[in-house]
Amino acid sequence: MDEDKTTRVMVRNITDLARLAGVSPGTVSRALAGKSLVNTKTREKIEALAREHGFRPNQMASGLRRQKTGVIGVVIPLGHDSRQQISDSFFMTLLGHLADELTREGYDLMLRRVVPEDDADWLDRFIGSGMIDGVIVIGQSDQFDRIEDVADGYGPMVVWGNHTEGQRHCVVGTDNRLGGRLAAERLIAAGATRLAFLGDTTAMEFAARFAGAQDIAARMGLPPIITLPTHLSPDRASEEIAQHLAARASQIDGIFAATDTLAALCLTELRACGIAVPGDMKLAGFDDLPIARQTVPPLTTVRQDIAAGARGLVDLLLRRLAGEKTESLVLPPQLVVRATA
Amino acid sequence: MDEDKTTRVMVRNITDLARLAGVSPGTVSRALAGKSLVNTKTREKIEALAREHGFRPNQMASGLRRQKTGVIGVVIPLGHDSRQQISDSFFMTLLGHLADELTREGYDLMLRRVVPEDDADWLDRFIGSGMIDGVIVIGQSDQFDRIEDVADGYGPMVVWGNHTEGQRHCVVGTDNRLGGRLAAERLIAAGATRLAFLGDTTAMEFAARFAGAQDIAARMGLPPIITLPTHLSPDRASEEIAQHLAARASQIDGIFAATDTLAALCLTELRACGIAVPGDMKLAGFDDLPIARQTVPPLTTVRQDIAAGARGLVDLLLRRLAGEKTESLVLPPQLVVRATA
DNA sequence: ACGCAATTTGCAAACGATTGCAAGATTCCT
DNA sequence: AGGAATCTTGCAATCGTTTGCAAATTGCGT
Repeated sequence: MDEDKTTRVMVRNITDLARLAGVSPGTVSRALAGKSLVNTKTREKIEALAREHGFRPNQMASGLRRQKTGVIGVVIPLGHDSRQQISDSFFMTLLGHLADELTREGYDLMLRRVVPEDDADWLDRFIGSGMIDGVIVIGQSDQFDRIEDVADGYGPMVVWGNHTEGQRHCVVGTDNRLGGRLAAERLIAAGATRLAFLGDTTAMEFAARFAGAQDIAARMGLPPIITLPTHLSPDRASEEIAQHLAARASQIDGIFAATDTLAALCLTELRACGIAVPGDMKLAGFDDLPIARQTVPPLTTVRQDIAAGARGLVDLLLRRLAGEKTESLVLPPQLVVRATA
Repeated sequence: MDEDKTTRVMVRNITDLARLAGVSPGTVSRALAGKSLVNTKTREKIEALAREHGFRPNQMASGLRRQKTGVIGVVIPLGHDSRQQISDSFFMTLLGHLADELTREGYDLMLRRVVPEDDADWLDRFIGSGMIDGVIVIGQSDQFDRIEDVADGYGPMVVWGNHTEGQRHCVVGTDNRLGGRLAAERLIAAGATRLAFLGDTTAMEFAARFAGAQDIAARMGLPPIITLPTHLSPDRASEEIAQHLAARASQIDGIFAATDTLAALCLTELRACGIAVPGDMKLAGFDDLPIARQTVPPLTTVRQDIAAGARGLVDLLLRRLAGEKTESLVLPPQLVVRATA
């Protein structure tokens, strides 16, 4: 009955709880925040009451007063190639790791997908919303310039993407160019001499991978690598790959795919065309997603360390939140030789 | 110069802007909110100033005052099998679609992964934070009871998962039991008579799929389906599958995998054992993820309509936010016959 | 020119938590 | 016991926006 009476009272805010505990709101606030200024006994009493009534301080109010929200924004700009990009395995895995890392550091994660062409100031909007303490941008897409602009006036931002000499925003990413070199070297070592790059080279990361491969082709005195542009969504890509193969398969004996996902699709199409891998055609991918182990034959690829990437992003962001000025972080790719090259 | 002078002023809040515009904060608020109560000319002037200074009202403050945040929480409870579940293709694809749908409805998405066993009141914490207007729970994991408890006192919650007769929380999900029936029927039609279920049946969805398959086996007078429990993370699963096959392969001629991901791994292991699919062993998966088309041979599976699921989740949640009491939504699965059964 | 209705605006009190400052209560030392 | 030093607490302002109410302005008809 006594419990009944107390439980019946609705505790909506710190003031209600203060009344119950017979103290002032300020004391409750301090107690719940675990500050040392409050007497152990009162603190315990307050904590007990809070638990009993399932009360938790309102984060919005707290955020407003403290001018920090405990939330990090994660934004994925979708290029022209909007669709599917977010369900792309790579980004999703990265997102998963980010969620882990941020949680571990006590932050929440607010996810936003944006289509920059429909919404020019997507980045300022997010930052200016007052809802987030900092922002992680996943993928530069074709928004390099806008990101640069914002970086000048806003500190707590870190971007996953490609590092370009002299850029002003803090970026974390794999050394794509080096990765491209590794892939090309492997294809050539496996016997290929006429290479093609499968993927859309207008995306910065992909362009760098292509450039790396081209470095090697040139150094080896091989003919320039031809490009076979595709979209990223599986349905369109399959079709486009089939067309590319129909038109070009006879002119090449090695394919460097921008992504494992593309490589896997390509493998399927090659099989459909009756082209043997690695016999008639060498193939290399990029990312080392789980699927790379499961294709038949398993895929030779270039690994990106996604977990390290996520850790880097969060670590740099926290340092920037603390006011530090941080350099970009470029991670080394690693060649993983399996059976396709 | 005149522009210089104005641009130099930092506009941090609605009051600053009001001063610039020569009106009161209230008017600025109304103007920016697009209310009809404010004169068209003043509104335009205010909007112009806001644009010029890149000012946006603080969402925290607005949320506090209006008692709604415009944010929907999406929480993924990770079972004992913590790892990897979030990068599971299925959940990630669902998450992508959710992000789309919520954005379209003008909501932001706050993502939280939780490990219920480390943190008993994960759900109340999220709800009580004051940061979200409603919550979508992705997967019941082993938290059915806790979710039921919460559902009694909190309206705006919708859960992705399995529907159980008489449950009190609003759920959206595929009819797993029916899906299980479809898969078993197909395996049997393809010639299998001694079936196994690959996956952890303590997860509710999986248990229902298993039960469905068992329905059919019983009806057909076949021996009971044996279960081959596994974890979900690819590394552990591979190993476990290999062990299962070593021990049991000779006793069975058909496998119903709880997930396409597991089916694909299983296919790889079968190949390693030299067991022909579908010759010596029929195989069916569940989900119809992109990978199902890319395995060799391509996978027979049961499709879940993920996009429809996401739409359902958001639609029901919005209705509940509006105060409606909604029923659960059970989506029909669809058999997709490819080459493994 | 006057009165009444319809528009626009301003005022000030919320929303719920935090925190500098000062007052009140304890402790401790002599 | 007296007084200084240390702990605890309460007070009240503050974060930035929204909104009910009332005041001020405008428009309109006569």
